[in-house]
Amino acid sequence: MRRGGHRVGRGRTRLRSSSVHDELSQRIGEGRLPAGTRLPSEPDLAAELGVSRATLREALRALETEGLLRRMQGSGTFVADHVRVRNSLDLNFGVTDAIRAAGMNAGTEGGRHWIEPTPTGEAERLGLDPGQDVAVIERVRTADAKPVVLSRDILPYELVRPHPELLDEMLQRSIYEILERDLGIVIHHGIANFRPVHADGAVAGHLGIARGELILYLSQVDYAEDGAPVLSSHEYHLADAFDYSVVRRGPGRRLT
Amino acid sequence: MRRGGHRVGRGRTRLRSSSVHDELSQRIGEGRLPAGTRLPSEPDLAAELGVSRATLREALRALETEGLLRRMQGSGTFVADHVRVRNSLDLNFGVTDAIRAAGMNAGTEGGRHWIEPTPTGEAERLGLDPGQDVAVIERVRTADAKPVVLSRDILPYELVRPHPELLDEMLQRSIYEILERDLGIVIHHGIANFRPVHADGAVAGHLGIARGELILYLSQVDYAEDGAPVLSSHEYHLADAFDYSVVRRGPGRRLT
DNA sequence: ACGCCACGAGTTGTCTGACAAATACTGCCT
DNA sequence: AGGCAGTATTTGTCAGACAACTCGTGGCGT
Repeated sequence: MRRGGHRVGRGRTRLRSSSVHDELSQRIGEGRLPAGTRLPSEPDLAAELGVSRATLREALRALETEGLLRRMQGSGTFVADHVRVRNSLDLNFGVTDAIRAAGMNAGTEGGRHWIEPTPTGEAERLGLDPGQDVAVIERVRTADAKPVVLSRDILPYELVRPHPELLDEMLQRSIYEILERDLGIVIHHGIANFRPVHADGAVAGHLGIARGELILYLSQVDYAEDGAPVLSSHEYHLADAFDYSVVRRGPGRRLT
Repeated sequence: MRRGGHRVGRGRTRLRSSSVHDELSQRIGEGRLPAGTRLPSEPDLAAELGVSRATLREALRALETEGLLRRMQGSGTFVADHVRVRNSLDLNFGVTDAIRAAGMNAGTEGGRHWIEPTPTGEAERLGLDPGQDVAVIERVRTADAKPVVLSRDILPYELVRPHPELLDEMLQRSIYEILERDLGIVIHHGIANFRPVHADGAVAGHLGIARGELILYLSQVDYAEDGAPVLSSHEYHLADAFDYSVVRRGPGRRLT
C-alpha cells in the first residue's frame, strides 16, 4: 500500500514567496500587525518587500488559507481575528510542551527502553513486517515533580540501529527533537486518537494513583514528510492534568 | 473587547479561483485524482478549466496549504498522500455527522428548550451582558435508537426572537443548518475543550446509564465569519460511542 | 561496458503590465 | 441632512515572457 513517495530534495533554495509568507506571518505573530489592521495595498506591499505583486499574492493566498488574513475585493486585506488557544491539540506537539505551556516544570521519572519483536497491531500502525524489531521507550512525565502522563513510544529499531545510544537520550529529551537533529527525520503530521478510560493496575502503579481513576488515553501515529509512519505513541494522561482544546473548522464551507 | 468586525457583504459573487479550488478539491476527494497522481502542467490545466494560469495558481496554492497537493519546481504538481480520518474532530462538525459517519441511524429523544437569563460563565463565552436572555436547547442524541450524547446548546435569544418557531425545529435538525439557512449565520470555526469525567446523576439519567460511568465531556464555542461568538455547546458523550481523532500538524515547520 | 557530463525538453517560480470587478469616498444636488 | 452619481482605490483576473529547477537522453572518454 505505501509507496516510497517522491524523493524530496532536502535543502533546496528557499522560494521567494515562502520567505514573504514567513515574514508576514512573523509580523502578525509578534503583534506588529494586530488583528483588524489593514495591510498596505498589494502594489505598495510588494514594493516594500522587494517582490512582484504575483509573488506577494502567492504568500497572501497561503496566509488567507491558514486563517491569518482576510481579503476583500475592492476593500483591502485585513489581519483576521486569529485564534490563539493554549495547548491546542492540532498545533502543539509533545507532552513536554504542554507541561511548559501550563507554566510547570517538565521532567521524567523511571524511564526505560527495550527492543522487542513488533507486536501485532503496531506492525500495522507502523507499516512493518511482523519479523522486524521495534524500540520501545517508556517514560513517566512529571509536572512539578508530580506524575501526570505515562507514555510508551514505539519506533522501528532499524531507524536507531546505527546510533543505539540515542535511545538513552530519548528518555530525557524530546523524541521529535532527536529524530530531527540526529536522524534527519522531520515529523510532518500525526493522527491522534483518544478516549476516556479507567486506570488499570499497571497504569495506576506508574502514575501513583488508585485503580479506576479517570484517564485520557491518547494513541497517536506520526508520519514523516514523505508519508512514511515513523513513531507510534500510547499516552495515559491524568484527567485533570491538562486542558485539551481543538480548533474545529466550520462545517464544510470553503475558506475563501 | 470584541468589536464588530468589518461588515462582510454576504452573498458576493463567487471568485473564479475559488470555483477552481472547489473543482480540484472535489476531484481529489472523490478519488478521481488518487494520491501520487501527477497533475497536468499548469498551462494545460488552466486551459482545461478555462482560466488563466494566475487564477489556477491561486487555487493550487490554497490546495497546497491545505495539504492536498505538493508542488515541486521543475518536476510537477502531485496529489499528496492526504489524510482521511473518520470523524476527525478538526474537520467534522456536529454529533449527527459523527453518528452517520459510523454507519448508524441518528435521532433525537426527549428534546426540550427554554429561555432563561444568561448564566454566569455563558455570558463570557458568548460575549453577552448578564441581563440578556439566552435560548437553551437540550437534546439526547441517539445512534440506532440508543442514547449516546446529551447536549445543551446555548445561543443568544435575540438571534431567534424574530422566528421563535425555529427553536422547535432545532430539536430535530442540525442547529448549524438552521443558523445558516434561516438566519444567514455561517459558522466559521469553533473551539472545543474536552476532558474525561464521571457521569453525575443528571447525565446518567438522561443517557440511561449508571452514575459514575465514563463520559467524554466536550464544551465548545462556535464563531461566525466575523469572529462573533454565536453558539455555546456542552456535550456529554458515552465513552465508547465514537472514535475521536485529530490530525496534528508537525512541530513547527512551515507548511510550504 | 561503464561512468561522467553536457545538453535540452518540460515544469514550476517570478516578473511585468494591463484591464475588470468590487468597494469606499467625495462632493454635488435637493 | 440625506440621497445620489461619479471617481479613486483596491483586489481579482488575464496575457506573455523569462528564470530556476528537474529529469531524462545521448555523447564522450576511459
